[in-house]
Amino acid sequence: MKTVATQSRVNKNSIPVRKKVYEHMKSDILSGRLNPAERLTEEHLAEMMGVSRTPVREALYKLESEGLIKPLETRGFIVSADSKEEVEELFEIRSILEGYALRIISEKITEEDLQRLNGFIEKAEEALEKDRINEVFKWNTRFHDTLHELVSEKLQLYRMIVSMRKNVLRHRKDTLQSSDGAKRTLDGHRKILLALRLKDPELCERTMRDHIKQAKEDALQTLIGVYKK
Amino acid sequence: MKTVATQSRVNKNSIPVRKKVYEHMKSDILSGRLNPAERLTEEHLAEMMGVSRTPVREALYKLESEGLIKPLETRGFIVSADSKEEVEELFEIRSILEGYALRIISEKITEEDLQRLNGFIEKAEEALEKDRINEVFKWNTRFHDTLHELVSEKLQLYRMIVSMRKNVLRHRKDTLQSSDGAKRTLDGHRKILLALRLKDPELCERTMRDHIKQAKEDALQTLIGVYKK
DNA sequence: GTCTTCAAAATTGTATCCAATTTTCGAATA
DNA sequence: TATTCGAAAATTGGATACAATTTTGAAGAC
Repeated sequence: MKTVATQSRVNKNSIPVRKKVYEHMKSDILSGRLNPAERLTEEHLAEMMGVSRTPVREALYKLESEGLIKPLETRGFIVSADSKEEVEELFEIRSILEGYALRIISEKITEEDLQRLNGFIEKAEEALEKDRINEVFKWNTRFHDTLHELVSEKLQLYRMIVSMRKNVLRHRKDTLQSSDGAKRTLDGHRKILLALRLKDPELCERTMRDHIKQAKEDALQTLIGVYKK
Repeated sequence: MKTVATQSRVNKNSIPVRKKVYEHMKSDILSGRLNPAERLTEEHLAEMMGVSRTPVREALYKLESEGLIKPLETRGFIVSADSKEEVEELFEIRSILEGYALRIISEKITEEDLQRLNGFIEKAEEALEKDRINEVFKWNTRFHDTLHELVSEKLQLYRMIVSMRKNVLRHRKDTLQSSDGAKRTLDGHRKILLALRLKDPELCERTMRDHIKQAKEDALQTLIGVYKK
């Protein structure tokens, strides 16, 4: 177990180990592979992944700063279980930020952008008719991504939105599993597009807030099951 | 709040070096003691502070995640200079978050809270009459702090607001140096109090947004000098 | 049976070491 | 003089060593 270390030092693709560890753990957490009950200690993780504690620590600190794990009262960390309240608040903050973003967008959106957004909605509608829920999810994601790109010049706002969305991702997919939720989501997107067409900042902000609040309700609905057990 | 019920056997006296380094550097940056042009390297910093590179790295990563320093194209970091645009956006995001926060607050504020806020305004007014600008600053800060505490049960929103405000701090003081700006600020606070008294969520949100936008203008005014040179 | 006490085990924090990589800078060359 | 080349210096990433602290768990006291 000693000389093995030398070979792993030679890193040809030059992706830092710390980054790999971070990505690996994040993916485990978001996918649910890592259980919120589990205790995480530096040494254990390091051994698990065959690396030293140094990069593990750095990954842990980063995950903590993003709220994906929490320091334990004793030692070590645990995967933060989203309480119902936390999920609610996450959506609430998203509704504020993205609502404001849509206001900004409405002031500068072009006809071409509107066409593009419309395209995604139509694609999603088609997929919905064919009951391909996964595809609906894909197009809806595109819709939101496009909106986010349209505020990307507000760099800090953009970053906050993207980072919030990553955290919400695990709930989002569940929501759309039901074709009922998918229908509601699509409906929301249509309303958003309309508000954008009218170029009414006030309406845009309100519509987006409502949309995300609806998404919140859907997410909570699916969460009930999770917390019941 | 947090579970303060931690065991008394936990050793609180030993502050980690990494934390000290972090605090030290942050304070240097926010106070302007550390020049935005300067290049920061792990080793140099470590030597400066008489510690090893390990805690320095961890502090650097944290500072980076908070946007106070930026990785250099080459190696090392530099203190991020706030561009005019960045400052503007910082205030803009604050206006969104705090605007929403005031909306929330308006739904649950008590007569006692209103009295307290009113007290701070009066104190600030008195100080202003006596031309004690520093004191005005103090009472105005108290006013905002009190508002922030009133949303502290929305833990994540609260954290975001507090963290944004820390970054803005260095601009804020400059603003209030002019008794003109101080007067405008006080005026804004009075309007906020009024909106709260009326318990009108819509008005509250709008008023707070306007207030922070005003503060932004004042801050930019003082920044012009900085960027001219 | 419950409560102390204390030493071993686990865990973290920091320092140091070594390898890899990038930058710098001066000498050789056209 | 400008350019290129390469070796030394600077810097970072990661591993390991070690000390300090906390947790655990078991033996002994009551």
